[in-house]
Amino acid sequence: MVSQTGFVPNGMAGGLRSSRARLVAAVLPTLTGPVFQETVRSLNQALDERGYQLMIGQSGYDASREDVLLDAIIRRRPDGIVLTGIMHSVEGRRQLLASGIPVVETWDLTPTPIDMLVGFSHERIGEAVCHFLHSRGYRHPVLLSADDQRAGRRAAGFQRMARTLGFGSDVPTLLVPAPTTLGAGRAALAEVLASHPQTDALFCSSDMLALGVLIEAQTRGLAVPGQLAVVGLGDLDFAVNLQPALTTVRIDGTRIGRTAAQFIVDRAEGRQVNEPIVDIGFEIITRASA
Amino acid sequence: MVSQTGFVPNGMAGGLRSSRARLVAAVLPTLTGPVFQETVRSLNQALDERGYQLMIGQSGYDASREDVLLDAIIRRRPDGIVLTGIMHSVEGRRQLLASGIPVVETWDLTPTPIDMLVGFSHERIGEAVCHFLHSRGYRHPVLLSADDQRAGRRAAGFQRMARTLGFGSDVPTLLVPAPTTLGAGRAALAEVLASHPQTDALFCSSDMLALGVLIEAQTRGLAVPGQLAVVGLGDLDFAVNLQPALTTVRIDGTRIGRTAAQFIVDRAEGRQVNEPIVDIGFEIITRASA
DNA sequence: ATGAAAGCGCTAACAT
DNA sequence: ATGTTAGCGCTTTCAT
Repeated sequence: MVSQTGFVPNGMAGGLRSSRARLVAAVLPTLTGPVFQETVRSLNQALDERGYQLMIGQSGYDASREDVLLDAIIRRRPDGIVLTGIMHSVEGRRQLLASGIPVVETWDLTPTPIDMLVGFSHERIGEAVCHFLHSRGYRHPVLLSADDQRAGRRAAGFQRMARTLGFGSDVPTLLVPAPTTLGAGRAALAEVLASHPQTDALFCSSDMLALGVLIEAQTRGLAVPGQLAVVGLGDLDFAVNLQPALTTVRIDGTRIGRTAAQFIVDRAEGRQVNEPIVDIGFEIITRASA
Repeated sequence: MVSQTGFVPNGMAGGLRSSRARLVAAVLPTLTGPVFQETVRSLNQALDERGYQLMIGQSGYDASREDVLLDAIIRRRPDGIVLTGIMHSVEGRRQLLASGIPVVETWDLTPTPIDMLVGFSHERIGEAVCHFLHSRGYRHPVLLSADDQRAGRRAAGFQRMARTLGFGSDVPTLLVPAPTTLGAGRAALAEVLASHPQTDALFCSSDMLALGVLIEAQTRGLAVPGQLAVVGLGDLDFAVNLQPALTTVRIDGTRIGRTAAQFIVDRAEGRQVNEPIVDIGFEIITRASA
């Protein structure tokens, strides 16, 4: 009869004894920026439904801080660790492997995952968007690429497809600092128009960036897609409601979060994960802007 | 000689023994929506710098689920709990009080906080925005209000000031479901124009909603602020970059997070918090849209 | 079935 | 200064 007396059991004691913390850690590059929100939300929800809690850590862009963060996480002996992006640091991989904690890398693909993986190919997104723009008749695309590794690989995929399809020369690329913002999109379009006036299509690293481009285009009286086609990335909830509606690359962030939660809970509860590497793919959502 | 052997101490054991989890829990109404992002980011950063980690819980809009969440949080014996919004549930208050864990309520004011408080007055925001619009000569404002309590109090403050200033009648109010979205803003403007064609100013519950209004206005060829003034809330990073730049209510989310972290760490480390109730105020940022 | 006892891995108090 | 020990509050195991 432990009820009504206000007694709440001590989870640390229970976790220590049973070595089941009922806690999952997620490592995000940044808490700002809406890109991973859907993933975090669905991860949190799926874990919550199963009685686990989510702890978040922000890795930032500094690799040395990442090791400190990993240490703090491993200390708590979570039942699993979800990484957004793949772990590149050798020391980080070693720590994670040595800890024996189930790890899910997400939002990317690699032939050498630490443990489990739920992602998609950034190269193939770049290729697909390039092919899409080419098939629509655009011949002078420019890339607005965030300065992170995944965006870089999308840009590389785009370039490769551009060569295959016989575009005249290399596709001009403008790097914007991650996390991308609406303001950066506006500034970037201004710069592109100045340096590459014949540009007829823009592939933006994020929907937010694309929104900035749309606003700058509108301000300048530039018709979209008539004079400039715009493609975003993410299919955030606002994309469909922009004017013109934004053509973008849809990534099922909800599925990433849900699957990662499932994998970790399965492992935590002693079940084997049969297919621990999942490519969830992507989809180009064709709307009015390109 | 514990180094290089890959040894990582068990934080649960340490936490159990020392009753210092070095963990802080934050309760958010929703992880989607950019409104609390700045607060969470700065909270996480400030805690991180002091060696604490952040655990997040999503309360959603269901009060019964909130009690379950609180239970799960209290189990872990965090060093502090940060609530976004004030705790209304009597049972929740009881649980929190009984746990003895330092609590910081945020983003609101109340004469009866559970423990500590870092917020601002929603009523006064409503009053201030109403006064601002009136002083600029607008006489037919409409409120686009989210259907949550804080937005409701802003709306009430606006109404009260409208009566004081002698507006003709009650200010029409359109309720949109929280969390607010760009699409909801577009739809809401359409509805307002149909039902209240003489409207000359709109106070939106969030910058995202305001952005939707701006886009719908642009689509309809409605001049902002010439034919319709628009005021947002939040001063999110994109507000200054909109076309026209958005007049909005700035709330220093960073300061809220930082202060809450400071309060909790002070308490956790045995220091007394001298002024545990802080009104951080707000500021109307006048730009082009109103 | 029910109850008693051991012990998870630390930290803090105590004894040298 | 250094080493030793007790015990945080549970869960699990073992004995009844």
